[in-house]
Amino acid sequence: MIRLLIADDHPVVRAGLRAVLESEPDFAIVAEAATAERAVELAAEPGVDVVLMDLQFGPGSAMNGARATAEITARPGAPRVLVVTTYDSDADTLPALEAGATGYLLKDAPPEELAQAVRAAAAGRSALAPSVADRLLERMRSPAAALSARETEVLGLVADGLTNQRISQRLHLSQATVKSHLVHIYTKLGVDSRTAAVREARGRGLIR
Amino acid sequence: MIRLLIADDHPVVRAGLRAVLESEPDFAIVAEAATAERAVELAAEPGVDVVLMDLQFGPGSAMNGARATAEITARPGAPRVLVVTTYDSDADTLPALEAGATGYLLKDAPPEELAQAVRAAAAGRSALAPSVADRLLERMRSPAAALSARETEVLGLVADGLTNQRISQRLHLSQATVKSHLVHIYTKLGVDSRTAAVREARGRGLIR
DNA sequence: ACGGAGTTCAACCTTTTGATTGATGCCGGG
DNA sequence: CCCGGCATCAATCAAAAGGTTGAACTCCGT
Repeated sequence: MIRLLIADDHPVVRAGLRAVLESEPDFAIVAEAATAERAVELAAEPGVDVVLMDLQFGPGSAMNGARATAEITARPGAPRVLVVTTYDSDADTLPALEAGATGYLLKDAPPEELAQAVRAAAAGRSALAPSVADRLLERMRSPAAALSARETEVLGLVADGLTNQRISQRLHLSQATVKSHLVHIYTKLGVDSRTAAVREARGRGLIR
Repeated sequence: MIRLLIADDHPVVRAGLRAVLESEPDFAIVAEAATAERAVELAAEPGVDVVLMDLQFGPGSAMNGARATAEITARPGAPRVLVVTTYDSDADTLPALEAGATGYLLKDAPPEELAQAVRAAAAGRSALAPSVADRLLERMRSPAAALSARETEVLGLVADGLTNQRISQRLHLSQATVKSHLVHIYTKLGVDSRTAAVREARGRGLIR
């Protein structure tokens, strides 16, 4: 019997996961959490094998699913954490996996796939949605798609609508440096303007 | 007895709505649809009082929820359509309401609120989520926040990273006209650059 | 220790964008 | 019927952004 904790802020999604997974004879939902903080609390108690963790917990929440995942998996004897989220983007998946998630699934997956992923997680095997696995492999092959931390920071401010001058002031740089970063960003993303760079980075999930 | 049709591409969400609403004694879920096309078909048959309609049907779908809503409500004796979506934005809500939706709800609403909205819709009364209703009233008070159709079109291409020249070619305009539209957009949104305009419009839900 | 990548900056030039002013025609409400 | 908003375009100027070249520094791994 695999004991499950469902962590999601949407009541409808919690009910849906419960309904889908309760029909499996070897699953038992032992707890539900509507906030990330509550999920961390409940995961600390014994009697939980797998945590189904959402990443987005509404704008009013201080802790997100990735943080909660890190806190849960940091403890000895912790349950496995399976991230189940709506939309996939690199900006979400990589932090979640680095935080110690055993798997990553999309909510639009068919019920059988969910159940199989839970069993894999309970057995300690990793379970990744096909689209996520594809992009991880793609990432391995072409390292060109990765922006440096500084470049991501600059691009984030560009996405907020700041001019190069404002960005240079905000980061205590010269405009020349900001331009230099942008040129590198453009070549890496294969675009030639700031708005196109923002769009491309959004599409690839490099920024949110 | 209120007979319901659930239209959503996510199996988990369908199961969740079913679980939440089936517990109400006066509700009966008579059908489910995983695509917008199927929802239109099923809504045409008699025996459906209220359609719970999602707006996003995945990238592989030709018809979205707003189109489906329009087709359903266009027929005589059509059931009421209640839009139930994940995130709310003006770019989604207004087309949906214009298409004839009786109400607009968010999936993170508590179950009782969902049930009450369904009863309101069945009785012909409109049911709007508080945040949606707030913004509709806000819209009435300050008409400054509304972009014209052409302006929205231009801004959409700006958000796609196109230059003014490319936009003018795409829309068969002169660059002067594109600039003119942008100036109007900037004043309406209170910004002074294209990237800031895109960000602001995204935040207000004027574009997706 | 060497090379590569990242970060920082400079100078110069071209293109794009934004700001301003002004003009025309269309359409719908008071 | 006239006014205002919308859409269209022109011309001009200043500012911002983009492209190029070159260079110095740090850090990291081989």
